[in-house]
Amino acid sequence: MNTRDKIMDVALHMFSERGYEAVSIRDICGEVGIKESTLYYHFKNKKDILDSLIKKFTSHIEGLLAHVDEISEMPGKKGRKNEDISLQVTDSYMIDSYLFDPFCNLMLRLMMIEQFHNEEIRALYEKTLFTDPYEIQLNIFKKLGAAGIIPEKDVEWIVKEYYSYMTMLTFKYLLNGDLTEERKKAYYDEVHNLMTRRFMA
Amino acid sequence: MNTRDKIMDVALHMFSERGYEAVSIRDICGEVGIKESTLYYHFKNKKDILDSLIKKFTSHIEGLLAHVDEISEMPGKKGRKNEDISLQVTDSYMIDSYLFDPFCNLMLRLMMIEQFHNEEIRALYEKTLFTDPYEIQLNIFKKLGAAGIIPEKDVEWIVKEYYSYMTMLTFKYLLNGDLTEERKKAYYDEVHNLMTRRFMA
Amino acid sequence: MNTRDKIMDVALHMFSERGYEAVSIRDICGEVGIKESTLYYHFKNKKDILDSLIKKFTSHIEGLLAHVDEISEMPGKKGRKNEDISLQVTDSYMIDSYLFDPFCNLMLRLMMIEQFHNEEIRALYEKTLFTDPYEIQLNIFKKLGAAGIIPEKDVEWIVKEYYSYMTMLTFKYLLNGDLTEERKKAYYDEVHNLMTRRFMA
Amino acid sequence: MNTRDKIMDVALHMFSERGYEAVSIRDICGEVGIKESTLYYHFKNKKDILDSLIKKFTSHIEGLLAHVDEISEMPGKKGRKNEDISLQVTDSYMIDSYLFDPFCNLMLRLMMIEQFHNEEIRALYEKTLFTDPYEIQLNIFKKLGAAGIIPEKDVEWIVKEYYSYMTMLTFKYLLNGDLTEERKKAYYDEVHNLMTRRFMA
DNA sequence: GATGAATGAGTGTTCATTCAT
DNA sequence: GATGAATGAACACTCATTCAT
Repeated sequence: MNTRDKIMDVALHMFSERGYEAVSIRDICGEVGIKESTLYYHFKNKKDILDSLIKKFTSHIEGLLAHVDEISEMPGKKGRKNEDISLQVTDSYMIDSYLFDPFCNLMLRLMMIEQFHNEEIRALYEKTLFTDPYEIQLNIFKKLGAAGIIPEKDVEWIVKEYYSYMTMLTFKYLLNGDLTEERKKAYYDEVHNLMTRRFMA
Repeated sequence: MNTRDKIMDVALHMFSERGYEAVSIRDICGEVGIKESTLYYHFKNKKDILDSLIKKFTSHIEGLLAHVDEISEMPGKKGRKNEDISLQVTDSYMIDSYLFDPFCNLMLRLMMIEQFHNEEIRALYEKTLFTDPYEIQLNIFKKLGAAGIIPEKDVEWIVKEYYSYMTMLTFKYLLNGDLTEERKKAYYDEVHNLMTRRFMA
Repeated sequence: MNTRDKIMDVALHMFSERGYEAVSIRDICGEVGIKESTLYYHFKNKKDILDSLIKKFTSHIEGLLAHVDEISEMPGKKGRKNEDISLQVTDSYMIDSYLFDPFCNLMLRLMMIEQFHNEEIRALYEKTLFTDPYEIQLNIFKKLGAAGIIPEKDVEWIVKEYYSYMTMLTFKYLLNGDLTEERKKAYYDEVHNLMTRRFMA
Repeated sequence: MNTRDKIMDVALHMFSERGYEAVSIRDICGEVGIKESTLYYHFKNKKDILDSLIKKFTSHIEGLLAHVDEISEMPGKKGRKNEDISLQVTDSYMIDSYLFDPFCNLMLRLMMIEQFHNEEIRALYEKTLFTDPYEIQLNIFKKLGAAGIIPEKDVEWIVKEYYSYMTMLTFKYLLNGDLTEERKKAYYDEVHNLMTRRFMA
């Protein structure tokens, strides 16, 4: 990893734990192993580090959203089970590449901290944690409804229920304390639990 | 309001917006209208302000929990409708005196920010936002189950569903940006929506 | 002298020698014998020191101008010699209380340095070194003309000659290198020289 | 213009406006359009830029002085008017090639700023603004005296008067704020004014 | 000729805190 | 109860300079 990337990595870890303002340039440089003046060769100022992180995150998210669109547009193979699609998408999108992804998870924490006094971050926070996930899940369940796998009239509430549960779990297990393997497992178990009850029953 | 209370009030507003570390003694004193040296007559140091806020909050919460216990122990009057109890409790506990209460709401925001690097606060955060609410709701629905108002076997999932929904709404509307009247109304409407579907159908 | 005045005094000496930007807060504090943080109790920032110096200077100058007005309005006593008035005024105003005054002399040097990139200072510089002195001397010589001591038609050029000479001497002896006793004497001798030739011949 | 000359040009403009210390290598390189490290290919260090400027200036001045000597040694043609010589010399030396010359004018400003804390520069400043001009003019007027064009006994005071006037005008119009066309014209008009009165009357 | 990457020392300024009054 | 004056440590950031490429 080059110096610039190392700085961003260390900064994100620190920002997401203590907040942007509470982390000093000295803290970051000490951990990276460079002098403070060197950091200013790579970044215009402290804010520039944060901005670069946000830019990287939005690019990352755009990539994920594009990928999700792609998957969900694929014609379902015959005989596919209903939970198949949703699980697949949820797995790949929500969990592996997003909530469990170290970079994304830390960015969500950072946004959780900074959203209260930074409207730009707040908008991104609302989009990535509330708006986008709901949209994605609504799309999936609408298709399941159209395919006759679930009753069309139930779609609205099934989505709400599913979405609420996933959101609650995210805050409870993935955006609370360190992202330990225990918490990841607890999260995963509860998701599995929900799936089983909903679609296996 | 006396000076000490004014300091705590101003400090809470600032801490909950920008985080404990990012707020300076100068900031607080400037807003309160006293000199920095004066603050040290009322508080031992900066940390002491935060500690006092947490102490005040835990006392407040203890009072609420005691009150909730009291209400739920009350023998339900004959002829009462099922949703009556839950709505009443939810209203008084979750909403008016807790989530909508300015002091509590700001404390939750502060805890949301500080939990990532302060284990004591994290524990309190988990307790007040996840553990306690679940316990309370579980108690209520268990009683409804025992009373035959809802099927006992459904209690577990009804609680989970209800609790998830309330938790999601809390993060989406009450712990996101400023606590405006619009957001309070949006929250209330969605709660009402859920109630209607669940218990009126 | 209190701390604030000491800071201003030291700052002026340094600013007038090396220029505002080239003098550091550390330099000033080292000389005054205080910590840098203490300086910020007395001044908002570095610029505030400069502004305070300028304010003090303009007040000082206003006082001098008022005093000069007062003197020159006084009805000349009978039998007074022509050079009497001008010498007296020149002495008291231009020399003792202004050009030779340590504070004013250092301020002129500071203004000489800063005028090239600070329009506010440039205007003050032009006023105090060129405009005001000319006005004052014009007034004096007009009175001498009106009193028939010098030919009225010569007033314009006598003023110009006198004023040019004084201005040149100021830059040559008083705003060049250290203000040593030698340079003060050289200045004084040349002024005396001019007076003698002009009015004694 | 090659890079080295560009650096010197930019540096002079900046030094003469804000002073040597207040201008950074970054400032200069930014304006020239090179990286800071590149500057060190052309100059040993920051001081070296200043030294090179001073060297260039002293060479320039030596050339001018030699030229002035040459002109004034030329036997005056019969029938020449007295003001002819002085005007010609003043024009070519003092004005076009010196005071109005962009390089020289900026150097004078730089010297005006730096003289207070740099004895080498102070000596050069005194020489070029006070000593040399006086010598030159004294030579000219001496010749006019010897030629019987002006009374020999008046030479001393005519020189003093003329020299004072020119010096005052230089500081008032040419070393005060930007060297605009307005100020150049004002300077020129006043010089013409003096000439007319002195030698045309 | 020019640059990318680095650095130690220094810049102005803010920090939480103390203490005599 | 409150303040004026002070402080050492830390803050984000800029300085002139070096050196391998």
